[in-house]
Amino acid sequence: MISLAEENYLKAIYSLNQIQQGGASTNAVAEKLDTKASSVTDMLKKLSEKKLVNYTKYQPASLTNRGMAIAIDVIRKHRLWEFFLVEKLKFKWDEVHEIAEQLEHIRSSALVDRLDSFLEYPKFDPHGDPIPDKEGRINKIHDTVLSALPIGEEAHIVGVKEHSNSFLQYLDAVKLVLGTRVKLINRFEFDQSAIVQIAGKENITISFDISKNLYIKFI
Amino acid sequence: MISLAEENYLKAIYSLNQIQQGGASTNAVAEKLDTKASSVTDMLKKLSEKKLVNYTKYQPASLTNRGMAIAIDVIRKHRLWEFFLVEKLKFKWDEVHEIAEQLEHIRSSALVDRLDSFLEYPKFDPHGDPIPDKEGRINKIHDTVLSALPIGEEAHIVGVKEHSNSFLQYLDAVKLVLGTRVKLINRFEFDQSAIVQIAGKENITISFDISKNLYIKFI
DNA sequence: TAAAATTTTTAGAGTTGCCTAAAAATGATT
DNA sequence: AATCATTTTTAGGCAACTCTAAAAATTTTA
Repeated sequence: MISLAEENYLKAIYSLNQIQQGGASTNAVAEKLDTKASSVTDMLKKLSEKKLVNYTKYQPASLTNRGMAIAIDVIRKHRLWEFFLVEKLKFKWDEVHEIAEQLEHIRSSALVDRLDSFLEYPKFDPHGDPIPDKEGRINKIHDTVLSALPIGEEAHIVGVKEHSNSFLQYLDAVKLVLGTRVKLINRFEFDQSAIVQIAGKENITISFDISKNLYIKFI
Repeated sequence: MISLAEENYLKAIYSLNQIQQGGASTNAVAEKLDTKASSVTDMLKKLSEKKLVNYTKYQPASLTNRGMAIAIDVIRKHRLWEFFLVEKLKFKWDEVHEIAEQLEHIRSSALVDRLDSFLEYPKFDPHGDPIPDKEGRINKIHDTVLSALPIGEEAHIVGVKEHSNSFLQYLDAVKLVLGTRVKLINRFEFDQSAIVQIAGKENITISFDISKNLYIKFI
């Protein structure tokens, strides 16, 4: 039996190993879960005994196959619930994370299966993150960002790399939401800020920080 | 902040005070929550300090207004989720209790409001139990049971008093589901078993134990 | 109404998951 | 390579919730 706390640790270790930068060090996990390093050490020992993580003292942790399967299952539930909240209950994309953090821990495989079917097997959540299927297969995450779009080229916004509410709210305000078509008008060498045309209409200037956190797909 | 365990105690005390028989004694609560009497005593003290239950040693507990409001809120969530599971996800009425026991603890009033709206403000859950509204107003529970239906009279099944899976599965098997029209053909004095006509069609014999656990509404 | 049976409470302890403070190991710097 | 800074672990403890065993109160029964 996996506790709620354990599930959160597995999820944190998973996501820290997805992004580059050093993997799931004790401190990184502590920061991600807003807890103390000593608590993380305790839990890593426990998860290691349970054969859910690979852990040797003073080394970053990684997931075993069993741990990976559980983490992916939790992520599947999180993203399906997010999709439900936005598509069916009409929440905005910056309102769903916290609620999905709770819903992802509901234990019932029948529930997840039926939810998946009710939602007609969505492939991506409201932030563009891929939803793992029943067998844990997961589409590769998008890897091209808007900051890599050459001048004059067009693309669609397909995901966000940063999930903070303030970022999502900014995107809403400037209409840079998922599915939007963008064209790169110009980019300034000085600070890598860029002028983009949104949906064939108005031009806006966005900072490098914005454009490097938006996943795109070339048209 | 109310913990999950506290919510379960409040719900148990609420339901024990709804039915007759002695109210929420320490042992009754312990049995309901499948725990030990000593644990209940501890928790009653704690809830009493938090002014959520009225408790004096060696006496059955009851809910304060605040405790009542919380209990009703949890029940509202439970029944809304049950409705969702049956109506939208196509679960059967004997499959939803355990899942709703988990979902009822999700904390987000926005979620409950939007779920309620998505479901179009249902008044009764899949077992015929009334769903409290946002303000905690709750329809009176049905009070007439099939065992009180006079011979020759007709009624609709509107709820179940007993919620065990085996009972619900029995009802499915003999088609005594919610909304079914029944006519009382005969009742035997010996054991109070009865012959009922189901939906104007076949007659079946049901025991007293069945008929006293089915709520009806006269036609 | 006194003894017996039952219910309830108290006392002490275990588990999980977290904390602080201090010690130990690692890594960076000169 | 020795010192300094950072990271990680250890040690000891706390809060929530549970348990068992024993004591105390209440209720039942004779």
